[in-house]
Amino acid sequence: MKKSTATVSVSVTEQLCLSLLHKCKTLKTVKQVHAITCKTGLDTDRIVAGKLLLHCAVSISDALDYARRLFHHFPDPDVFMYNTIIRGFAESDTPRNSLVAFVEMRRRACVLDSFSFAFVLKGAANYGYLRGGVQLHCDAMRHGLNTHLFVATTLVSVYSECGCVSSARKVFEEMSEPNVVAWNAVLTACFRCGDVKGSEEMFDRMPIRNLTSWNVMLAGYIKAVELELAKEVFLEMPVKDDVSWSTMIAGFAQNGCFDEAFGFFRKLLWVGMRPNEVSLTGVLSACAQAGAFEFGKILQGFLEKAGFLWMISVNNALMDTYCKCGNVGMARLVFERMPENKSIVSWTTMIAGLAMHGNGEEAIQLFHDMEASGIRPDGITFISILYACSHAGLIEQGCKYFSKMKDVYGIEPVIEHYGCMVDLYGRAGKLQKAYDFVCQMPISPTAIIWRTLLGACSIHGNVKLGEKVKERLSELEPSDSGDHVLLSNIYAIAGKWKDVATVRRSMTDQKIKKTPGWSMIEVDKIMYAFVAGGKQDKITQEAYEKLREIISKLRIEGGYVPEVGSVLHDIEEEEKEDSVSRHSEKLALAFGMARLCEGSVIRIVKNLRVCRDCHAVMKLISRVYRLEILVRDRSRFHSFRDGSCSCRDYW
DNA sequence: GTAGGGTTAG
Repeated sequence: MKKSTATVSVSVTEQLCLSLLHKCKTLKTVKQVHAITCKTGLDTDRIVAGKLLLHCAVSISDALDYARRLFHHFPDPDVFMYNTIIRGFAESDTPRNSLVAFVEMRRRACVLDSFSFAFVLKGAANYGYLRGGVQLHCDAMRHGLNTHLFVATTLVSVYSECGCVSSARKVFEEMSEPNVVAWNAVLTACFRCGDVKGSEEMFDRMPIRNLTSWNVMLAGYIKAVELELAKEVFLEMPVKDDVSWSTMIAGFAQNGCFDEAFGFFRKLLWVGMRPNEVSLTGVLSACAQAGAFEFGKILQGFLEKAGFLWMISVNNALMDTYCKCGNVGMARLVFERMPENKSIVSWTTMIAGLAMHGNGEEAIQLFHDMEASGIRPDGITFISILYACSHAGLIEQGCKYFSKMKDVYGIEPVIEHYGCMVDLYGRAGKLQKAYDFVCQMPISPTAIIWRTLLGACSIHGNVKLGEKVKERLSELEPSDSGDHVLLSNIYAIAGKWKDVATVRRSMTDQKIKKTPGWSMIEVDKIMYAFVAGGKQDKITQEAYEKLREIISKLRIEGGYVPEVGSVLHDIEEEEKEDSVSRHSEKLALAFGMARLCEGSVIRIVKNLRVCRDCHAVMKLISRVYRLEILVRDRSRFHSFRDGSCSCRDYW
């Protein structure tokens, strides 16, 4: 009698612990439940210990290390516990550990089941360890588990993640009764390896399709930049869920089709669908790239009202939008008002935002705040902080962080970090130092590295080094139009018109076309795009008319003389003037001045770097017209006020 | 008591 009461009371406690555990969202609360299990002796109960382990290893973030300790503490882990720890490691940033645990499991002669193989295969894929994956495949065969539906499906995706589409398809073709999930896996496998035709064939062959199959097609076409085909599938699919909509919004935004991304978002609301994290970050990303500030503000209002601001990722995307739309102050407000659990992305976004606006000191302060708050910076954080240093001319600080990254945090620099260092020295005019740095890099410099240095040669007018660097670039990417333009600019600034002509000729001979410059401006929440010397529509006419009026006022009141150094052609002076006067950023600016009401800040986004003459014109306009102009170019922000620019003529 | 396929911000 006494014994049975005890059994009942243990099972009640067990139930209680399990239900408590289910509610735990943080490591702290899980630890409290763990303490209860220890006190009640339930810590040796397989079911409770297993669930505790599962919760730490899979459900809660940053609790994997605790899971590892729990696992090692248990004297005789069973197959469930092994599977759980393998799964936890497989999905972590140390997937190699899942293979270690698997080997240990085999050594201890624990029974392997389909779960063990499915999880450890995922670990091998995430570790990028194809050979290990193949070994595990053989091992699964020995256990007769390779044809198990779940294991085989995992094998299909593992092989495709490793780029082996033929192996993936082979595993699939050998499956006796593939279900819709297996079919979807093989569709994804074909797309992942760039085999669009293969996916289409598979899709036609499928005996049944559910919603996910259609979504796979959408995502696949978008990845292959077959946007029209994606649209066709989207129209054709019988049912659309939030993933379908988010795929379209994020996909079109990623491919620079902002208008369409906005359009899909509006339509999503129109059909009564509730946006999710992905569609929201997608539409915000479109705003960020397009520089659509007013639309961004409207979205923030919507996010507040509809209760989306508890999502960290949405806040991060909103911050990025404000930074890229030129309002770093509003980004900072979002950052300060964010929920407690800011992520590494939140900190890095804010640091990068301050950096692109030239607020180097503030970015450095924030980096220290981040360290103090216990968040460990990663490689991308260091790219942002190095970028902050180079754009604010903080050379010593930049060098300090470059060393700190390696010495304190053990992060090995990658090509982007080296690029920042070249920019740091190059922008500051330490061109020889930058060149020596490139020559001493432990990894071979890419075209981007040399291009950074060529840009610096152009800023500082160093013809000799510029020529040397261009030679390196010609070996790596001989037909890049930007490089030719940069070299031509270097010659033009030095007045070497003959050399300019040679560059121009070589461009014509090699059929290299200059990337057309475009600029965008937002007026009444509509984005208007202008192209240099573009078609003569009504909008462009209006911009030209206003521009002529502005230039003549600048000549009289501002003493404006056009700077034609950056004109590629050795043409007559008058023609050169005409050529710079057609630059897209000037047209966008003139249009903004014609349309926007007085006192508004003019925000322009340009795809290339601002030219010297446009930069000078904007400085003058900001003084003569008492206007604030904000330009985002390919490299940074320029904030023009009272005749000067925040970049201190340094870009 | 655990899985496999589709969308995400720096």
